[in-house]
Amino acid sequence: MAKKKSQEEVPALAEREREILHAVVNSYITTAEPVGSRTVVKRFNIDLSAATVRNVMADLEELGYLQQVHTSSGRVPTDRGYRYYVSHLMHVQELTVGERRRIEREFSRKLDDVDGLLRHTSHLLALASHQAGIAEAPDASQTRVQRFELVPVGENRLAVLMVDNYGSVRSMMAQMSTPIETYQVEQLNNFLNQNFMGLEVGALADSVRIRLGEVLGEQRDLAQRALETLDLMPQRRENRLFLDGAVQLFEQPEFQRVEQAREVFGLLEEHDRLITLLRRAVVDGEGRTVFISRQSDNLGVEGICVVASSYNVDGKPAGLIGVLGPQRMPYPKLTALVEYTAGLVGRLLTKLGK
Amino acid sequence: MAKKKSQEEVPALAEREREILHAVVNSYITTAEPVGSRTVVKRFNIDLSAATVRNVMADLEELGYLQQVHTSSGRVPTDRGYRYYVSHLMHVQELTVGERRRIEREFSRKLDDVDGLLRHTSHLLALASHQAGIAEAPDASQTRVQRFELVPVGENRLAVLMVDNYGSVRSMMAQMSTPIETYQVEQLNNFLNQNFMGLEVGALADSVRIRLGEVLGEQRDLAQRALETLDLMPQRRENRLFLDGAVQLFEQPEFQRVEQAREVFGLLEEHDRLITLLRRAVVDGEGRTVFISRQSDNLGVEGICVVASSYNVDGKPAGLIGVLGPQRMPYPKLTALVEYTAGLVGRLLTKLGK
DNA sequence: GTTAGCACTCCTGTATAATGAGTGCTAATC
DNA sequence: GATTAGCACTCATTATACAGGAGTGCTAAC
Repeated sequence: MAKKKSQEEVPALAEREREILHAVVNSYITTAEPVGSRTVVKRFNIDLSAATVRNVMADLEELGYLQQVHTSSGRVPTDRGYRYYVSHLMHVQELTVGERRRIEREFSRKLDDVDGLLRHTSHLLALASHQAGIAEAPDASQTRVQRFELVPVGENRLAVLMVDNYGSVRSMMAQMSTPIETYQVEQLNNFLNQNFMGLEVGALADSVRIRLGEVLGEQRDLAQRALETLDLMPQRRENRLFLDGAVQLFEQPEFQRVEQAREVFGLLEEHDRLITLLRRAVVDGEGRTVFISRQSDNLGVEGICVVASSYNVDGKPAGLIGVLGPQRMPYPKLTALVEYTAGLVGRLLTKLGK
Repeated sequence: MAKKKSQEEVPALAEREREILHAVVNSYITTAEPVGSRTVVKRFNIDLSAATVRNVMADLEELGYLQQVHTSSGRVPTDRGYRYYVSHLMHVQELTVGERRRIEREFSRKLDDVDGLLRHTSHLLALASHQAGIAEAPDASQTRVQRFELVPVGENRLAVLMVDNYGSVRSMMAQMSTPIETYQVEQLNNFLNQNFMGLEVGALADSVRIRLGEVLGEQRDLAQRALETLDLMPQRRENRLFLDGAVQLFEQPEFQRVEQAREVFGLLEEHDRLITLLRRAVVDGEGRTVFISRQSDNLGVEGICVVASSYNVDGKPAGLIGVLGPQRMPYPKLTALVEYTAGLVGRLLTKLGK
């Protein structure tokens, strides 16, 4: 509600306009029905006549905040209307003590491994929001190498395992052109652990390239393979993204049209695109909880929106969690939910990462 | 077409009835429209009048193979009709040489790791069938322990890694009540590898229980944890099921109803139920490619069907692959596709598993 | 500047009729 | 006796018309 200067070049809205825009968005968010002037005065006991409200709404339409689905229907927020609402009008609705307690309790038994924690996070977000819940694994730049293990498998294949500081495992197979001697494997294994333990996973590829000269002499083949392998290692996390509760989206009226549902599920299947979307959402804002709905940003899928927040590990942003649903979402509640959960996840992960 | 005795107590159908049932199912499978008598004589140039066909169709309805969606509509196969079609009428439509080549080529570069192979399998099945593609990881009974690695993480947590004979990794965290000494870890690690290498993963839990007495003396806590951990290990495979192409189901007319789509996607989200379904499908049949559509077997989701086949590793059935879609599927083609792919996957996995 | 009033728009729902695909039945035909 | 042509009938689908209602824009009065 504070009258802060907006960062976009937005024509300043009069208090009454703001109030009515607020009412329209609120109403639409709960009912999913176009809202008319009468509804506004009744449901939000505004001390004006319907006719006046009509005039204001006509102004808001001209300014691009509202939109009529057809002449003589009620109005619906536009993209821009939503953005204004989220950044200038809505009050984040703090979670109640009970809700916080419940969330914390839900997390209390999930302290073991990162994947479980994140899987659980997405599940919880989905459950609490009735939207699709998303949780991303900590970024490679916030993850360190704990240990390498090389395990020969079969004739001439080598399983390369890497445990990170959270205890998560990345693994991949390296196909060798010739069988490998045990002593060679041990030597390389030691080399890797001595040189790269504690190193940021994201920086691994470059570091390997630099230090590899040291073993290149005798064991050209092995070293070469190792290089190729470790280059790819950072992306070899089994599950980079955890997703839950997508089915719930079918309940939302905006996804009753099969076409729309199809697009959304198509997006949810492609984790790479989904990550891009999340990232874009957070880059957009000040780093904390943000949301996205600019048409151009939706990667081709219209009518969806993401409420996301980055969680911090050791004080630095390490990954994203959030929910995805229709543009018409209960932002005040969801924002609080996502932020609070992000805080919690951050603390837990910080603890897990030593 | 062979007149083999059916295993169910099916009233024997006369040749003409069989022919017409065949035509009806075929037509319905391609058009998704109820098929009338005229359509049958026209599209399948049967040398009978529409009226005669009508009579036969009425008989087939009475016998429970066909069904009218309403009086005076065309007929649609029933559950039973589909089953009869699949087991007695359809001719498996062999893949063309070109199709086989393409599939083999698709697999030629994916020889490294099991997960990649299976992921690719589900992708390929989805692509070729226009349905959802499914691939299950090799069963624990067909998988052997290759190596254990224990990696301390943080203060008092222990990452337990297990590489199997395919090079796949299972991992989990064990939370210790007190910090662990390095020598203890090494000792346990050696113990595990010396005793359990080569053991069937499925039999791990029992074996561990028996031999654990040997180290129980000094290191009660560690041993106890190990037991609990290894008990769970077989199920700790990151991805037990690979799924792809579910979005394509939206194209099928039977999933235009959001209710139906919702149910299917609900099922696809729950991998456990999905595995049950696949298993049931294969238990139903003679072990090779089978399909399922008995209403009672669908786990509550009506109108879906699975074409699945188990792949063999070292001659023994090790896992399932298949496609899931509406009952109205091009079985002759899909059966061939799934069987051929299963054969291929089996050979590749046999090679991978040493 | 605000509001009451009114004509107008357009979605929604219901009723009615026309269309057409497909059936079941009967009588004629092979 | 099996097959078929013919015909009346059923029922989903589509089009059309019409009434009702929510909501608007505009104007004139407050």
